[in-house]
Amino acid sequence: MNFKRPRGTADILPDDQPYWGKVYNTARKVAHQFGYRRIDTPTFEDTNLFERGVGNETDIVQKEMYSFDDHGGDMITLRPEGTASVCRAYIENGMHNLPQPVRLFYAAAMFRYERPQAGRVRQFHQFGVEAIGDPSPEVDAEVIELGWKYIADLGIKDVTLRINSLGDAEGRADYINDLDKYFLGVVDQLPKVDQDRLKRAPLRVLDSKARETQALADAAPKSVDYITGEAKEHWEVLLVLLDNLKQAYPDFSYTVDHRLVRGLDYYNRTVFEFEPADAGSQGTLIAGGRYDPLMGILGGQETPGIGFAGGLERLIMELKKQELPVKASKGPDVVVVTLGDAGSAGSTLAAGLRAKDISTVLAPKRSMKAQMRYANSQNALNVVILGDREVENGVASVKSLGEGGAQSEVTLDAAAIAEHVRSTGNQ
RNA sequence: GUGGGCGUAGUGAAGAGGUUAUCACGCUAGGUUGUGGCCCUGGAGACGAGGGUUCAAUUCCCUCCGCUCACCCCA
Repeated sequence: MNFKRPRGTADILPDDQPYWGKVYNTARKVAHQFGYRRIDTPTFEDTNLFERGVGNETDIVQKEMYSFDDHGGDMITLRPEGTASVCRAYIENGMHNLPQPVRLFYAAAMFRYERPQAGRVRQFHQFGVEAIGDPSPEVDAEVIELGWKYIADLGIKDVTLRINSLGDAEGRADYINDLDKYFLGVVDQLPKVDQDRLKRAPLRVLDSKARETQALADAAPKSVDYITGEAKEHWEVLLVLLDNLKQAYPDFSYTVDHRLVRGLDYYNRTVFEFEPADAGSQGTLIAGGRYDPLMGILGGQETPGIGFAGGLERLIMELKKQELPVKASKGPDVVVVTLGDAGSAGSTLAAGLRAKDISTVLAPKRSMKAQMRYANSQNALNVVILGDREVENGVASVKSLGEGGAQSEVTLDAAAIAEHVRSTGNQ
């Protein structure tokens, strides 16, 4: 019987960890720079949370959730996204009593039952931020800036930022109505996928991948022409704020894309997406938007919110594609090589070195040559050789594995050897 | 759910209807007595599964399974 990992999951092996360290560390650092504090929510939640929060009609809820009956008879779902959980936690923990807005971030695994392909797997990881409790466009600009800086700090180049406004519920009905009318007028020019889409979700025809549709979509009614009142003012201020970002970030740029829509039901007003220039078909690195209706939908007080989620697998794919350097993982400071009867002395010495905070690995009991090769393969900085000769004389031979390979004898004492290793800079 | 491509050691590749299935990297053992990297020699390790065609199938055909890319959808 051969076990295999479940479809759409990955083993993240040691050689890949430097990439993961980079996306996590950069996320933490940037989030902190913007005053966002970490939140961790459970990996699974009440199924209803996602049905209501994400939207019953969405594909995520319709066919992509990992749901199951737990032993107590409750319906449980592995989270397919992070925002609903964070909002649940906000409500449940009474965070509306904190100074607003509350700035939160998370980095965690998400689960969706989908056919895997490039840039899409069933267990994936997202870095997400949420700013809850402030309706003003300054917060929209801040979240977008955060996404921009995250990508910039990762070193990823040639990313385009697209934004759009979906407006509020009132104007949206009119807009969708007109949009529907428009596409119906040219329905015979639409490919079949988009004819079907038009029936299901007229908005989604806008971001169709079909070339024929794209030309038609460019000429379609634009949602920004339908937004009015506060939503309109919000949008106009946001554009000014974004323009002003260029003062701090000379490279900053964005394009208003009337075809940009988002798949989740809870978005309103601002939506945005970061995408690499040479995007594959599942290339979106970060996507987000404002979700003012969500808190109410989840049964809390009406509370505005905005956030984004970034796909870590996709970010890492881009790091690799652009051949950006990551820190190689370091080898141990010391590999202890033993000969003859010195085996147990080597084990004791290794423990002594670790106790002194010297990272130390015991070479496997083989020939000396094999042990030296092993030390080299581990990228060790030093080997400490313990043979009968050394034990007799109460010393250890400490050899640097660098270019020179300097070797000296040091008193057989963990503290003394630790000191020697430290002082020669080979730590 | 739909469609395309692909399944040969741990990894990446080569291969032919017919003796021991090839190569590289990796792993492992050696190459002077107690010293790594480079080099040399040896060793272990593979035809996804099941049917069919054939004297003979890892090779041809079918089914299944898996991987992969794309659609759908999305981070």
